[in-house]
Amino acid sequence: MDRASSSTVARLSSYFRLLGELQGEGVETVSSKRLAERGAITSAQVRKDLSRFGNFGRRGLGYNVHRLRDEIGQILGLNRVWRVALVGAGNLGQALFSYEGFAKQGFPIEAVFDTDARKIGTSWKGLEVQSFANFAKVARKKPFNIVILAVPTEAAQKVANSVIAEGTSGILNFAATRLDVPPHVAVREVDLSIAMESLSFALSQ
Amino acid sequence: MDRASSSTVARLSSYFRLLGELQGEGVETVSSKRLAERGAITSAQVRKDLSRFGNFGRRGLGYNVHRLRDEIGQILGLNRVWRVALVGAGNLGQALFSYEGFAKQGFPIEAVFDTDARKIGTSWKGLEVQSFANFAKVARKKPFNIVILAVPTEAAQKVANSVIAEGTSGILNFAATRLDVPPHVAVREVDLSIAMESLSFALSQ
DNA sequence: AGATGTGAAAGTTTTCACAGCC
DNA sequence: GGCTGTGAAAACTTTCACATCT
Repeated sequence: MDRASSSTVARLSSYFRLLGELQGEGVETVSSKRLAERGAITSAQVRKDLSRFGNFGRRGLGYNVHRLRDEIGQILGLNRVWRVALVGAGNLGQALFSYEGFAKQGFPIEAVFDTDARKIGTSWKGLEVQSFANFAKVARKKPFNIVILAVPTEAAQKVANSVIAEGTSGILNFAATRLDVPPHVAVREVDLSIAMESLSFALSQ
Repeated sequence: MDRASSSTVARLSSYFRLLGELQGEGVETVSSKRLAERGAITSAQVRKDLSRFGNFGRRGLGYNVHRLRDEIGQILGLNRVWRVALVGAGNLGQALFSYEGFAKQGFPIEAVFDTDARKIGTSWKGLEVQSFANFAKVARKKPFNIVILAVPTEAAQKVANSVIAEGTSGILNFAATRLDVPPHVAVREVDLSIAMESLSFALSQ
């Protein structure tokens, strides 16, 4: 199977969420048409996305909600636990930590690191902010698969290099800079500047 | 000119940022090659992106940093002030407010709204959190061009409808749901679930 | 009849490659 | 020689449309 495009993966995420809702409502079967409605895409798109990974549906009937959700969970790697650390305890980091979305989604933040002496040692919901100097020691025991980077732009690349050296291979980057990483490392940028400027652009048209 | 794709606009944002840095370093001229390096794209891509909006370069020489930055600023609509409101004063909203990126970038948050009585009336850096019931009244004096939506998923569509009715035509949506909006309204989703799951997917491969 | 799975077609985005200007 | 601007080619993504199965 050749590599799935990032749009395909983003849509799988949406299907996964919608399937969870349907499951909660007790719906047992769903058609590609129904799955498509919510995301403003075509049913053919849904079927193409899914058929890339297997034949999950039944002709004439549709997809079994429970089974399809499980399959997509498998595909997205949500069946295992990922160790997640947050680096950067500034405003944004604090926000991301107190925002409970990550934990709810199954990615609880297990450790928080910063270099600012005023933050180190403070306790966040029972979790102590540690010196980033400790990162290697902690990670050596059990590497962090994913690091959420909420450090200033200038520091981002250096921090990324360090965490990658300690076994991290996924980075969620909130710094407004493109990280240069080895090929085995996956980076997803959350660039609020780009989002805001693209709104500004749209409003100017 | 036909509509620029969202990837083109995202790249313009990146060029704009890089040009700002170069300007700070006193660099006067830049080639498409140099502009491309940072974003890990090709120089042809840079030239295509720019040439869609005009002939800003000089053959044999490159682009004037100052002029190009101005031009891109114009294109992105950064030459005017946009009125921005934040709706949702929960963890994420608070985080977004204290994160100073928006203000630095020229999109200062002018008002904060929530429906939670415990939050209404509290003061954030001298700005009082208002009842969302006031939104219409405040917006009628001077509409908010852009609303940052940091409300729970269930509330997102309803709030979006209200702010659109009061003249907002740009929404930065942090809720994990696709908003249904009229065609003149631009929405940008910041979906942290998708970002995280796409990392999980990449790590599973 | 109803809905999937999928080749083929259409549409979109990126890259190539080179004429044209400095 | 160096670098832009741009048509043409290549690559990629989405949609169509229909054979196939329940």
